[in-house]
Amino acid sequence: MNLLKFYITTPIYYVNSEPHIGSAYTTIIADIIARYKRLMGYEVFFLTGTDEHGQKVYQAAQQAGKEPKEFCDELAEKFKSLWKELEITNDHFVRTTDDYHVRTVQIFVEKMIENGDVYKGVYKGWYCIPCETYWNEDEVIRDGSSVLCPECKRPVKWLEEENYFFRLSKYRDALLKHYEEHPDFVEPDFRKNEMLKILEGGLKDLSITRTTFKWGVPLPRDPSHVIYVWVDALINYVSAIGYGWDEETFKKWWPANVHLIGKEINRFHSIVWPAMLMSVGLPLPEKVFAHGWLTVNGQKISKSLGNAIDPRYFVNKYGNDVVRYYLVREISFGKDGDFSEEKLVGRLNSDLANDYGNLLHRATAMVQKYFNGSLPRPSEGEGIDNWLKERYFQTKDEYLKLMDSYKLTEALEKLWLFIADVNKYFNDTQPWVLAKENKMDRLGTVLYNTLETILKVAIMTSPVMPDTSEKVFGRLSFDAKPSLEHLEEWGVLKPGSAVKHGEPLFQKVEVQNLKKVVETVIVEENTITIDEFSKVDLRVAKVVEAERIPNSRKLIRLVVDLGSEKRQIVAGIAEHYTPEELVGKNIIVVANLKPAKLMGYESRGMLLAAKHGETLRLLTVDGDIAPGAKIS
RNA sequence: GGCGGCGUAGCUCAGAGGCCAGAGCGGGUGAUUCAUAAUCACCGUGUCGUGGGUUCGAGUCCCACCGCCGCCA
Repeated sequence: MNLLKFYITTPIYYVNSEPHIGSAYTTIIADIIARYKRLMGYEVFFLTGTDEHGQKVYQAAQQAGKEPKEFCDELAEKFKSLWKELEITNDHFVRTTDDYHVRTVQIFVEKMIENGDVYKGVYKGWYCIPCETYWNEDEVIRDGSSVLCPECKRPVKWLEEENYFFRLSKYRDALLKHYEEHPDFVEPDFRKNEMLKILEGGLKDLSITRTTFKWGVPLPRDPSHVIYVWVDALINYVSAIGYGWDEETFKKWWPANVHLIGKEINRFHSIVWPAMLMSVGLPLPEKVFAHGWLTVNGQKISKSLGNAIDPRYFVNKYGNDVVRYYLVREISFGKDGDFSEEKLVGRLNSDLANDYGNLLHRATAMVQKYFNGSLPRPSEGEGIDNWLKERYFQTKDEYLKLMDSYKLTEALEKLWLFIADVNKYFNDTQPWVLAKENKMDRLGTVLYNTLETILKVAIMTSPVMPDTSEKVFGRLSFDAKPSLEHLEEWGVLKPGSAVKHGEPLFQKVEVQNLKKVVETVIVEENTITIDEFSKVDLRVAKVVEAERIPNSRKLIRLVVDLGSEKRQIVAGIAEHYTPEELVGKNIIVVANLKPAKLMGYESRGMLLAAKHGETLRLLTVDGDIAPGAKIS
């Protein structure tokens, strides 16, 4: 195994919705770790991608009126382009619909079967037909004698389906042993403890195929079965690096050094995936790191809200580096945290603009003024210079140690304590007084030392703020590829090289100007956006036929003209309107409502009516307009 | 319901039996003027969630309770 290789992964993101700040967070953190390892001299493979199979994706595609593959192509593109905008340096982007992945999944699962870890059994559980979702006994809602779907609240059906099962239970002891021998296998430790509890409680075998839908990887020996999305998805970590199709590359990178994940998928990564690897005889990843969740301005990221908060909003406004710095610095890595624009601006103003940016600014200004923009040569140092150097080497050691153990927040904290010390050094040596007294030699030494420390800071922060570090390197005419060696030695900057004084690195933002913005970002839970509203396709429809549905007290079957087509709609208005009254009326219907069956009649749409007590009146338009006219 | 975690300064959090309980941010005062009104120094008695208990001594250990959260069922 090449000791200097580093393989890091993010989860592959499920494409039933667009990327939000949560997926961006995971990916940015992974990018920071990847960049850090490259800086340390590792050869890095950084993998991310999309998870595209499964019934939910299929449904989402249907709702969007698209073929699943076409739908996935579009969403995968959205993820790719967001990562590009965020300057994510992933080495590959895996999609579970990629051919090599599909083949690898089949090879992997076949191997599990060959090794005797899969058997045919009967899956028993509740199934919600409209939602196409399976629910466990503990998930369904019991309302008297009826059993309801927790999502749509409609009755669920008891289902017994023949499936293939993975003998997960068989690996309990081996997993426990692995946890014991590798105490850092799962981090943070409280997440590990949760996993240990599950293991100690015993494992149930896992159903790994489905027969109720087709959008997935078929099981080669029994193609009526499609492989369960989670099994399919987890295999991306080996398919992307060649398992089953490029053994050499695969051997180079596997096992992964870290799977970076969100806490909600810990069980799959820390129990199911390791067991699958054991089953096919592969070594386990070195570490699974489960980070926490973000709230945004104190609110949970729900699907609707999450989409409202596009990470691009903040990046466009403040720049990548500021957002990245904020995420690492403010949200203690591993725990839950809140993404608040106000706090981001606080960090930008105080840490970045005042402490860091201004330090560079004041130092380069003096080199410009007193040394004509040419870096002075330092001479023999004094006590305070040695103190500065000592503080630097101490900080560097702490920083490396913390970064190596994924304590990103603390690493930055230490770095900023050091920046405060550099400011103190600058203050205490009073270079402006030295200039007045014409002590140019001493002045040169102070400025050199200050800029040398800024270079170190720029190198150490380059994984987090790559663009800013590039700017600093430019100002200091440092054109080497930054590396660990540049951190280990003092005196990297070459006297005589050009020092450029320019615009401040970071522009401060007034907090007063922020209020409005924060308000626009917060979406009240009981309000909807214009986008959400526009999803509802409201149309004017002319009723062309109407009749009562036999044996129903309330229902009337209508045929309405929508301009481009005629449709059947079933409505519960028989107690308020007679069929004769209805024919010829221009009514308002929801044209893109999911079709439903009422008393055996399909209804493709819903008409709108106002109801008050016992009175019900249909909505109609003021005056005449063509059937099918869109309402907005 | 079971197991676990958390509750400490206005905010974010650190501290895990023992001198006056800490840091950063915000706020205040002073110094300074090279710099983006920036930097540096100084300034915090806060029921350490509540009530009991153990101990010479408890944010720090034990028990109960309240509130929030996580995992599992």
